[in-house]
Amino acid sequence: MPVGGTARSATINDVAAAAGVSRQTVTRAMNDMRGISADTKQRVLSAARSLGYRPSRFGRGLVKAPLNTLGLVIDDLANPYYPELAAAVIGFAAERGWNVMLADAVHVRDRHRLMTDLAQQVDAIVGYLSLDPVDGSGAAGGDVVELAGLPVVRIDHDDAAGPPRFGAISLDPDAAMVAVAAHLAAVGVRRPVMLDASPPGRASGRARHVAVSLAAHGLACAVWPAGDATVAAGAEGAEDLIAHGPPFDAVVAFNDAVALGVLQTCRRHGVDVPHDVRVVGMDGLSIGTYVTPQLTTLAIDMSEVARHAVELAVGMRLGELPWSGPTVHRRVAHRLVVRESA
Amino acid sequence: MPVGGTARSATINDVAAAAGVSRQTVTRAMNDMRGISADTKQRVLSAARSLGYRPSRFGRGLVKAPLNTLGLVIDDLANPYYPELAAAVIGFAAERGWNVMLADAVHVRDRHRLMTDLAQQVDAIVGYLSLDPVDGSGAAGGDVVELAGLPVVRIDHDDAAGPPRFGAISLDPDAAMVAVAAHLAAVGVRRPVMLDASPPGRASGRARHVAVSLAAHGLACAVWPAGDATVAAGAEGAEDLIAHGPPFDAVVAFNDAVALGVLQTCRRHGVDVPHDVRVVGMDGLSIGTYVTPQLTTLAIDMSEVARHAVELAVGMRLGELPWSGPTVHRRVAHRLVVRESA
DNA sequence: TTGTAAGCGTTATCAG
DNA sequence: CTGATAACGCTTACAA
Repeated sequence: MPVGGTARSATINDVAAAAGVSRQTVTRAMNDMRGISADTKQRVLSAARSLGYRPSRFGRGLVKAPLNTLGLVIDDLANPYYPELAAAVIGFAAERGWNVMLADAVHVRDRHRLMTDLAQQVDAIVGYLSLDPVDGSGAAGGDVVELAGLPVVRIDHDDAAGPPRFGAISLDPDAAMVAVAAHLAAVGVRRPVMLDASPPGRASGRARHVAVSLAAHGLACAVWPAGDATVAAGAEGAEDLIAHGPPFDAVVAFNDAVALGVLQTCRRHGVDVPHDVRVVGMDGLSIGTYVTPQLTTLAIDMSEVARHAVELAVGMRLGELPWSGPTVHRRVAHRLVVRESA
Repeated sequence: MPVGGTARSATINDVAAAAGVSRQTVTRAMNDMRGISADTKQRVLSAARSLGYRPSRFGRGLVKAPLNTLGLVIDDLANPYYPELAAAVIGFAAERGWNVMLADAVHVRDRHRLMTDLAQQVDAIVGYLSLDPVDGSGAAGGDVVELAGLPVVRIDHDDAAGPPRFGAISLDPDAAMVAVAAHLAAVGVRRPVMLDASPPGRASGRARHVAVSLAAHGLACAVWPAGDATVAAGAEGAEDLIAHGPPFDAVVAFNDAVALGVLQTCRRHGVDVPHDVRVVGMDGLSIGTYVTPQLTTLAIDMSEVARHAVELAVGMRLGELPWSGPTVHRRVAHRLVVRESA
């Protein structure tokens, strides 16, 4: 067990020299290959050990079929949405013999650099991408090549932004929105509020969808801003809503995390859910079944999302799928899951 | 955007040939280096693009200072404990410019292979290790070298198993156990039960600790088995406990996930927590603050754990720290966090 | 059983 | 501005 600060780590040559054999013999010993005497093998192995030698993955990768690595970009592992996604992605990737390198963009100052770094280490990138892959016209600036040549699959692509120029999974809440609006109307909700995770004044697409669906039932839906899509923001947003907002008898939250925050605040204020206020989340996270009352939500099938994402990324990498176009654009629909909170 | 199944992906040589220049010129174009005319650069870049060329990370890694990668081994991302750990590890790793490759062992049949694969892709391994790193005496079988030469830091090392032969973080619940026993005794608990995550008949170390601490207050603590350390197992275990177990007025759960399951079951049976039954978890996960009642727990400072783990792994890799011994054995203590459930 | 030679894809160095 | 040459660490032929 080497201790000192060895400037350069030992190479196969060092081991060969130390053991008085050729590099080839070292390879044979290290990889349990045949064609080497037990004696030499021991000598080599012990030389390797005392030198702290480890085969370089780069040297090896250059020669052998490389193990594929998938880069998964997410926004914040502390948001329960992403672990569920990551777990599913890792599972499907493992099925195909791919490893997963996880990049959490939450506290990253230089997101551009994060992507560039990741792009150099992986064979395909999947996840919540804010950066666009470089376009075909590399002409203009001396802009980094970054994602060029890398299969990219964007999860939660916004169809309103036009067709994706890469692989994409679109999440489609429309049908579920219609269903939840009908549900809320049916149970007698009169003054619904959308607690949106967005800067004040700029309603998210989700918020607009909710408002439209509710309008179809003659319900006007106020949109109230919460800082971001976290439990804490949801709790604060609900506090603010109670203090300064319009009266309401239902809250449709931007996502389950925000809804959890709403539940916390309601409890703190003695507001009974669902009797006084109905609460609906979005995502369908398992955490929603752990709380009281259990969270009614617009659920997305995370396993389905992950399956598509891995399938596309791997297919693109293997040259079996094009790198853009309708073939690599999948859609996963939300569905209303009525539990206790609404 | 290449579509067809290119058998072999383009190399720098292909691009050089296609553009009618030398490899060096290709390098200059790809890396935005100076010493190349704008004209040539464009020609090279467009050749690269049309060939779908991407520099090999292996060829590059062989030559440049490699980006370091940390392997993080966890048991199940669906268990809320691990995302919190992973988030913290990724954060600290990022601070030092390390990437993190995440290996979830949950549904892996061949765990040995998982480790071997991972070991070949990373520069250090951290996490929940069930496999022992190969010992110094590589003598015996033709056993794989696997972890040999790799810095390894085991999280949650069981001190009872003797001093670790690698880096280790020991989690030390002793003081918190004493505190929780005192707390339960003080609030009048008479018949506590430990809901253990272990096969029937084999109590975990945690269970024994709990029993001993409680005994100091004259309280006999039954140990009841739950399948594993998940919410579902906790819920089922509690069902079973209610149906077939001894009467009880407090449940100390193996961890927060199990405790969440207990809370679910209590609610389902109309058992009031904490009035009828006190519930205590272990881990201090943030999810414990989202539920009703908020979970009293023996919390571990995950950030502290992650900080130590990354610090040790990086230090060992850099040769600044030994690969075993007391220097690389850290201890993090639990502390009792009294919230609402007990 | 062992060693020699060649090549994997990239970049640094040094000439031109 | 451009290109030849060497080197990085490893493995797969093939030869001894």
